[in-house]
Amino acid sequence: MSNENIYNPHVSIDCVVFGFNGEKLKVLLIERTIKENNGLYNDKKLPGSIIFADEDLDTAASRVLNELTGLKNIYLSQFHSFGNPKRTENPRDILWLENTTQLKIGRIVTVGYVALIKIDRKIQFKNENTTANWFDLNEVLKMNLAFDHSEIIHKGLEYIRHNMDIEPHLLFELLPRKFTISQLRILYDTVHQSRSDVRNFQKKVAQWPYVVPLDEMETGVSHRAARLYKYRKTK
Amino acid sequence: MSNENIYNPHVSIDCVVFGFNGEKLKVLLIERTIKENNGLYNDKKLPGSIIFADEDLDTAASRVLNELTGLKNIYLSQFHSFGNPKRTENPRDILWLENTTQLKIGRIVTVGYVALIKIDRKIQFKNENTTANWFDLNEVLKMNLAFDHSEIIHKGLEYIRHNMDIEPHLLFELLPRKFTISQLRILYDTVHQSRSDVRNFQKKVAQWPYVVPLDEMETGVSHRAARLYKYRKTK
DNA sequence: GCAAAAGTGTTTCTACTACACCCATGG
DNA sequence: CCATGGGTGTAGTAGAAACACTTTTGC
Repeated sequence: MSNENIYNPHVSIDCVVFGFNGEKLKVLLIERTIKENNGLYNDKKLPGSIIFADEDLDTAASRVLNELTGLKNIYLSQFHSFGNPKRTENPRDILWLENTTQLKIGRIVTVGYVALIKIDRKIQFKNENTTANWFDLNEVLKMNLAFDHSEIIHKGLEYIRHNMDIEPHLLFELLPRKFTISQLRILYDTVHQSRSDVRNFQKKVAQWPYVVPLDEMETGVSHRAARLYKYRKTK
Repeated sequence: MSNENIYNPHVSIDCVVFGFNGEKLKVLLIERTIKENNGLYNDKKLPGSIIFADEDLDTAASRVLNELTGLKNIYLSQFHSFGNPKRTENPRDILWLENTTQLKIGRIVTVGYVALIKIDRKIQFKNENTTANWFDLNEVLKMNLAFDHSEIIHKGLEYIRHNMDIEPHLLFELLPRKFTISQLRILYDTVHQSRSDVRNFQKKVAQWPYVVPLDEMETGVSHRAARLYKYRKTK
């Protein structure tokens, strides 16, 4: 028996959604407005949700992303859980939770997921009263976010850096379907906090069998056009 | 206000405790006996506990290990959370939980931790009605354990393999305080599923500044005695 | 003296680094 | 014709892999 509409108010998931605009890493955040005695308070939070009573964690994370963006088949990976009892202790956060869920909320343990999205996929907000936007990762790391979401983003970033190091395939989740080597290199260097040599990087990529050249060039640039490449899965 | 004796029956932690006997990886499991209509049923489970209402996840994991072994300062690392609603669906598991906790249990999300213990540390079982034993990892992987504990061990193993790959310091959590290069190599190869060349391994270790030779040799072996080494932390 | 594991060097191969110039295109 | 980024090769270095024999000890 499935109780799809009954929430479990003890466990939530939060998604750190990364994008790449060709230059910098971006994070998707939700605008939050709280009515307080003396007016409105605005800040930002990660996309997330408490889980349904009968819902798996991975499913909850997919659901949140689908509700937010309309997209399916997004790369998603669980990376860490956060259970400090103080994480839901800020009165502003408690108020917001109880208003949003209409439930009496105690302590919540949250499970962190990282998602990777091609930023050029057109995102359709299904939910009218949610505003989400991409922010520069570097800006976000300085912001004061809801709950412990700053900490979650830090850990998520660490996780994804580490993982892309050993699994280069993940880079292509962030690049457009057709990309130039230079875009790939800038992303690679952003993630690895490195500055690769252009020639050495070309050589490296040349031996990645899953990066295949197309018979197509970049257009609309005021300099020599770069060749486009695509990613092809190899098992 | 701290409610140290109130359980939160929605979230638990489970510890995959690894040891190394000089030859094989071992896992610490708890014997479990369940009274059923037609007699007693015996199986094994991971050390774990539901968390206290006001307790951090890491703290709960330390508590469980301390209650079980009497040891403090054990290497502990969170690796994955398991929330499939079906994981607490087996009537045998539900019965055991409700008998053990005296609480009405619904669904439980569990947070998996890996712990590394020097197997020669003498373990003091504080709790009289708990029996814990070391089992060969390979045997354990074939056993039918309580809940989803087999899956948890698989993931924990994967995690620790991966982590020791990039952080060789962790190897020394499993070795005795004084060890031979050959013990180190066997552990290394067990973890990495490799077969290192003896000479190349000696060279590799020689450039690890944190492995320092002692003026002491192995005793009681019926062949040439090997030099003993110790691990020294480097920041 | 034999069984069993300890300990020791050299060569090869591979992967990564450093480094500078000509090319194509748009304006 | 100039500004902008695209694209290419070679030489050096450092780390990993392959490979066999002598040493020490207990029995």
